[in-house]
Amino acid sequence: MNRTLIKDIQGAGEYRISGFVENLRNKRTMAFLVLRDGSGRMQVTLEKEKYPELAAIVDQLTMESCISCQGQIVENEYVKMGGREMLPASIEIASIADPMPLLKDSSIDTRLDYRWIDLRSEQNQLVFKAQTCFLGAFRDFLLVRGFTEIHTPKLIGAASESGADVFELKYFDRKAYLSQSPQFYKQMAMAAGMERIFEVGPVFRAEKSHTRKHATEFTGFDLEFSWIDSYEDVMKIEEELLTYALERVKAQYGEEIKRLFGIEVVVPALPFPRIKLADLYQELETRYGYTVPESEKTDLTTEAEQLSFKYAMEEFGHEFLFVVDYPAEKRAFYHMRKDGVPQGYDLIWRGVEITTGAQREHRYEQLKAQAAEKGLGEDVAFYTEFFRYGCPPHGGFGLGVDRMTMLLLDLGIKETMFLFRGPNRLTP
RNA sequence: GGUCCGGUAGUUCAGUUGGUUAGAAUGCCAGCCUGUCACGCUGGAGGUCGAGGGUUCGAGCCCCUUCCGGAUCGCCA
Repeated sequence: MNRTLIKDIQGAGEYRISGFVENLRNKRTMAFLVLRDGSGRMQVTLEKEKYPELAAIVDQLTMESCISCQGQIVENEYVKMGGREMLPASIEIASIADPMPLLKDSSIDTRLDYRWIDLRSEQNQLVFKAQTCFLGAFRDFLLVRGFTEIHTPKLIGAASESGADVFELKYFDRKAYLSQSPQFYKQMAMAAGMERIFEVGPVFRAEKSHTRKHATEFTGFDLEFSWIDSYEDVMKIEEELLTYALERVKAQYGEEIKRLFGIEVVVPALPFPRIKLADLYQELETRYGYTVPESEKTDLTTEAEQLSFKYAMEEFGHEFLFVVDYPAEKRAFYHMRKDGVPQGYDLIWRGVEITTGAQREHRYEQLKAQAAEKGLGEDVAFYTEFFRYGCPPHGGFGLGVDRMTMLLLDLGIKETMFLFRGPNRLTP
């Protein structure tokens, strides 16, 4: 008999279900076990004296063992969990589990040591279902608009942007690096006439950051498209993309997210509010008395990010905020500048930066000059070559997928990632 | 990398002023238990107190070094 997912069981009848033993109440004459599969839970009830051969099997079971049970599903008001139970005719053991090394409230570090067990919880399963839905919506949105998905190399011969914070590794008899961003290659796709591309892939950062939002390896969502008039076009597609995806996530998992995480999924209104960096600091000062030295107003401090959420909610009733007009010295050399102002933005969601985007400098001479200004002549020579043989105006953004999911569910990055990688964590 | 806090049974934690044999809960093992549902009851096993050094008659507790973690800042997505 074929296995049925617990959520697909319709009324009474004979079924076969398979999963983990979530709970075991093995008494003298009765045994109750709770079987959990990816879709739900079912109590399996056994009268031991009536079925001694099944009782012998149940006596071997331990918590979290894997079994299949076949038998009648019956309605029974005694059962608090769902009002129904299975009366098994057969029980097969697939795998006996050792005692669990974890408690539900074990520390995150211990849970990461045994991540494959930790991930069994309903909450953790939902993290990845919600993220899949999010990214699936991204894909659907972009495919309809003529975007092509690409996969750029993660093994690279030269440090991609600054030379700092990349992982170096042995590549036969020379050095290679792990890519810290697909930036240069997605721009190469523009020079290749691909016009509209996106990528979902790993990103590596050799930064010893110990915060709830940093990892040394994470998943980046990157997008780049040609023939734009301004970075406004980039912001526009991003806000539409996020709104579309959040609509889908809310429709599909809004209820479950509220039940398991206590978080309301909010579909944002269009367009997202925008503010210049200098104006934002002004607002934070007049509204909340928050002030930093002039020299630090070239970028958002963590506290300013958090306050910017408060500001966006109070002023616009919005969780997102585009911050524009950063000073050139704080932005990458490849951002296009107009009157010296970088044509780019950061997107802050719930007080955390999730995106940097910009119109890129596509003019060869101008790009070379801006690279030289940052002292990046030879390092980026292979990249500036992309712009010598014709390249349309273009722009795009990069978004941290894990960070996005983290903000959606109000978690730390360690709980959001399938397997976290940080300065002190390389296993399992 | 900076600052603050922490590391004690498998796990989550308590441990007084430095003083005899380091406790609880949960998990585990054994026994009991006729419908449990966080089942219940009785008993038992389980500890190099993160590691190394120091002070002291005596250190889980005080000091130094180091590793690991948490919070936070910087850097970023």
